[in-house]
Amino acid sequence: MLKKERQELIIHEVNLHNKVLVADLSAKISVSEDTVRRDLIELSDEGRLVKVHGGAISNSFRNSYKHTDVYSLDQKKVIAQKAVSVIRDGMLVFTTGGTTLLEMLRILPRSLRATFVTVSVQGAFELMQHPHIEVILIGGKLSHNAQIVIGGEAIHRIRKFNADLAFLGVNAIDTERGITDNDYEVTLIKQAIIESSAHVVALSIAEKLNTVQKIQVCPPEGYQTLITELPPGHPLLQPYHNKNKTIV
Amino acid sequence: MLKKERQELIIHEVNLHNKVLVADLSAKISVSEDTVRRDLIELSDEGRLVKVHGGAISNSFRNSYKHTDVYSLDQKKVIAQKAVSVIRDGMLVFTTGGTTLLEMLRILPRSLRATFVTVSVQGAFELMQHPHIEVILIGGKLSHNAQIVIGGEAIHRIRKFNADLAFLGVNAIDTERGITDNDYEVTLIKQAIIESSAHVVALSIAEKLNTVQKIQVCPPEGYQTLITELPPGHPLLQPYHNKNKTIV
DNA sequence: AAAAATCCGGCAGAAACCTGCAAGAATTGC
DNA sequence: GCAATTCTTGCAGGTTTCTGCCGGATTTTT
Repeated sequence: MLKKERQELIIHEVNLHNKVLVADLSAKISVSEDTVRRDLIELSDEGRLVKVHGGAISNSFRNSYKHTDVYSLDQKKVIAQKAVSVIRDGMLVFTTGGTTLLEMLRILPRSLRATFVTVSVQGAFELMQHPHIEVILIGGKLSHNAQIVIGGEAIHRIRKFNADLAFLGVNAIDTERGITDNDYEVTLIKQAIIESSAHVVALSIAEKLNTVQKIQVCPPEGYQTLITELPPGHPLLQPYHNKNKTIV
Repeated sequence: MLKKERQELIIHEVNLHNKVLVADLSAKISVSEDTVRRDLIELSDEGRLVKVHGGAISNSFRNSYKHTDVYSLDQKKVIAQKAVSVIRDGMLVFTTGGTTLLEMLRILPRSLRATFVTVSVQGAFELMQHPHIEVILIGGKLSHNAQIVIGGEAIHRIRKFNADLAFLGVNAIDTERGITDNDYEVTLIKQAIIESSAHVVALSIAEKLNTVQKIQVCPPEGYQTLITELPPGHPLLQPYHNKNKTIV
C-alpha cells in the first residue's frame, strides 16, 4: 500500500464518519499507529483534516460559522484582550451573547482550563474549539433576534449555577440607570446571570457609555467591573471610578 | 519493447488499477526499476499520472478525492431535499448533528412553520436563520468531539418531548445491526431522541449503507424511514424494503 | 493523584530514489 | 554504407524516504 493511497483512505474515512481513531485506522490498514499518526500530522498540515488527541476529525465540521465584519472590531479586540486577563484557571464563568463576547471567546488562551456556561449559540461554538474548556450550554427556546437562549426554563437552569464570574455584553450603560437593554426576554436572562454570579464584568465599547435603553437589566450597583477599550484613566471613565467600579 | 510502447502499457496499468508499483512494473515488463522510474517521471511531467514514492497513481484517483469543503456535498444536498419533503407545518421535529443534517436545515423552505428541537450547536445556528421556525435547544455539557450536547441532563430534557418526527444523521447503518456509531455519549443521545419520537427518519449517504461501527444506536426496527441519495428502487436498498422500511 | 493512553523525538533497517557513468542501440549526416 | 552523434538502458554508489520501535513527556481518564 502506497503512502499516498493510505492517506487518501484516511481522508475518506474521516469524511465519511466525521471522526477516526488512530487505533482503528492502524488496525484497518495494518500499519503501526506511529505511521498513522504521522499521516494524520501531514494531512493536518495540508489542512485536509483536524488532528485531535487520539485521532482526527473532519474539517468540514469546523468551518460553518464565518468571522464576518464586526462593527468596531479593533476596539472589541482590545476589550477582549483585557477581559481574558480577568479569568483564572478553574473558574466557572457565565457569558452572554454579543460580538464583543465572541471576540473574547475567540482569543482565549489554549492553555486555559475553566468551565464556561453560556446562553449564546455562537459562543458555544467558539468555546468548543478550545481543548481544555468545558462548555455547558443552557437549553431552552432560542431568540431569533438576540441569538441566545431565552425563556423560563433557561432562567431556571441559570439559577442552578453559582458562577465565579459573569461576562455581560451590554447594549447601553449609564452611571445613573445602570445597564439597560431593549429586549425584555434578554434582560430577564441577563438578570438571572447577574444574580447567579459572584462577580459581574460588563464589557462595553466607549460609544455605549452613558447611553440608556428602554428596559433596565440592573442598577448601577449590579456590576463590579467595567471593561472598555479606553485606558482606565480616561476622563470618560471617571464617573465610574467614583461609583467604586473596577475599571480595566 | 519500445520505450513508447512501454509507457503506454504503464498508463494502461495505472488507469486500470488506479495505482502501480515500480517493482511490479519492473517485473512485468522485464526492465530495471530505474527505467520504470524514469518512465514514470516522464509520464508525470506530461501530466498523465501522478508519481509518488514507490510507484504512481492515476490522475482520476487523485481527482476523485478532491473535495470542496464538505464530503459528498452533492449527495447530501439530494438527501436534504428529500428529507425536507417529509416535514409538515406544525410538526415538532428532533434533529441530531452531522453534516447531512446541517445541509438539510440550510435548505428548509422559508415558509415552513414548525418547531425544531436540537442538540447540535451548528444546527441551532442554522435554524435561527429561519424566520418561522421555533428553535428549542437542549442544554447540557457540550462534546468537543461530536459538537453536540451530551450528558444526563440533556437526555432527561429530551425525554420530556414527544416529537412527531426525528431526523437522525447516521454514521453507519446495516440491515442486521441497525444504526451504529462510535461515540458512546452520542449513542445515548440518539437513543433518547428515538424513544421520544413517533417516527424516526434515518439520513445516510449510500456509502454508509451496510457498514457497522462499534456501538449500537438502535436495532434495525428502531427507525421507520430511510433516506439516501439513491432512487428508492435502487438494488442496494432492496434489503431495506424487505425490512418494511419506507424508502425515500 | 494514580493509571492508562497518547504523543513526540530520535534511531535503525529496509526500501526507494537519484546521479553519474558506460555500453549498446538507434538515428543522423555525409 | 559508415562514422559520429544521440538516445536508451542497466548498474553502482551514495542519499533520501518510509516505517516500526523505543523511552520519556504529555494528556486524558479513573
